[in-house]
Amino acid sequence: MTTVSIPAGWPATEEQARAVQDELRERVVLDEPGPPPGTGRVTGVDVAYDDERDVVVAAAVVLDAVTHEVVAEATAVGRVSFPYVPGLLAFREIPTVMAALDALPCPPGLVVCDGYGLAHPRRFGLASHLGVLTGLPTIGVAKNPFTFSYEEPGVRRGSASPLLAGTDEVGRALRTQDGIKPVFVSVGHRVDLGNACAHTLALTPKYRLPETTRRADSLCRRALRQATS
DNA sequence: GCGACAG
DNA sequence: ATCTTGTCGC
Repeated sequence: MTTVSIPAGWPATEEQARAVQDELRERVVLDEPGPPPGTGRVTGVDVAYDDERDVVVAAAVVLDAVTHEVVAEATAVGRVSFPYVPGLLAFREIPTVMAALDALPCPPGLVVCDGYGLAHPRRFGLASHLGVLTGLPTIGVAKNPFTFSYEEPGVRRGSASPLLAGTDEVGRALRTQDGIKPVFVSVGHRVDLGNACAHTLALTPKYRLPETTRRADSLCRRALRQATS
């Protein structure tokens, strides 16, 4: 497992972090469809924390988009680089997540993040930020609607409804299993919303959350226990 | 001013 | 995110 330190010039205050978001937001690419769903490779990234020891562990797991078999995986350990502030999550997770992605032996393909992309107070969530810094196509799949509103989608898997910031559709509430709480999909970088939802459905044949997220989540928890004990 | 608020 | 075992249900 590789170790990372907090990057030089990393924001130290909320004001600095918001300024970085406002600047990097200009570089997000929203007019590409992205890789075709159900083909190539998809990578899940996630992090686990030990706030007592100020440690964060990130995992990146590459899956075959068709079989969902694990093609490669990597982990990285770092220091917590920012407190948790709603809207500034990326500053807490990105350095370690990027180190895990760098440690992969193969290209990640589409990256699926735990959280938001466009669905963000300044339209620049974790998935957008990671996409801009890596150049990779990214999407965000979150478990909660954050501050946004939506109407309950149909009860069947595949049903969706707009995730709204006022009248702007910033993402979609997507039902990935019959009768189960939807997930909240938004675009990150170089993928359109229709494809982001199609990828999410392709990754949820059995469970509410994408296989990518599930695999990355269990790996980073395992790695945290190992790094901590 | 107060409360809500991805992980 | 994290604290946390068994248990109810398909």
